[in-house]
Amino acid sequence: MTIQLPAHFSLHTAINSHGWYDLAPFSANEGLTELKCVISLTRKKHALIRIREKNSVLTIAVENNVRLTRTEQERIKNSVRSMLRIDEPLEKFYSLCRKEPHLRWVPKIKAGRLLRSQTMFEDVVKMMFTTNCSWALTKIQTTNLTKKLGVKIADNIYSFPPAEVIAKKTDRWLRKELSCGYRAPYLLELCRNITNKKIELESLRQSDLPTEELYWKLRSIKGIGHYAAGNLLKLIGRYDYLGIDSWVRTRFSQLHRKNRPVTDDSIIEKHYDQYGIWRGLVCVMEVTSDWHE
DNA sequence: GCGTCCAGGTCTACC
DNA sequence: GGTAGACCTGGACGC
Repeated sequence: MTIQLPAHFSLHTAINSHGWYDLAPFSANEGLTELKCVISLTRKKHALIRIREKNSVLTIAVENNVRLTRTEQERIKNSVRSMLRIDEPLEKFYSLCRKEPHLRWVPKIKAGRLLRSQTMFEDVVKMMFTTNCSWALTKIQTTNLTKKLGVKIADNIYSFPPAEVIAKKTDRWLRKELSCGYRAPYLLELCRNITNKKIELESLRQSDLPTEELYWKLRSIKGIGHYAAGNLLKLIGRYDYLGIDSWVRTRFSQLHRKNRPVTDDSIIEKHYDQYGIWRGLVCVMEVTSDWHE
């Protein structure tokens, strides 16, 4: 399958946008020029795909033994468009960046498209797994979740399990098998609420609700606090919140305070206020700028 | 190899 | 509304 790319898109920059490419079922090659992932079509049917870019065309190769109908091929292409944020309108953001000397590199390398998972549910679970722990532990929890509850697709590659599968497990099992500790009851509550249709996450990506309402919807999920909700909003395409964590504080102090530590997040928030609805994305660009050098 | 300490966000109880 | 303490794990460190 192929996707004709718009001029403003770079696969490498999208993969390198944040750490998601490193979390199962995503994986990338060393140079971050190719992305592998599992697209779930039904509970039993999954496609392991490898995405490459050449001459403004995205090529999607299916690497497992699965027969796809034309409709399923279209679904895969639509999922890829959504995950890589190919259709995200960033023209106004790029205009803003061109006016700021220290941000001119952003449109030049076509940055600003933050990689997201096939589903909002997967993004919420992974974001929950980033809270209050090291990146190493985030990886362990995600790997364990796919390996122990997903479907095996190839050697060491598993699908991301749906909420209904996780909902059948116990708090104790999740703690032990996923190493997710006190996050287990939060994960379980989320999955059971989705299964019982008390929560519906997937429509949030297309929602017209004001950002603040979306923020509070995300905050109503146990385990999703101010940091996690702010970063999930970025994966919906809303950049009004910063999603400040210890790493953002460290990078901000390096970039703007000559390494003097930031003790009050309102200092960071005040700094990015000048960028209006794009402040969250400007913040991501600044703190990840050294990744793109 | 073992024990101790620390870092990392969120929730809850309390003021 | 603000704040202290608990939650759990992996990694660093000292012995």
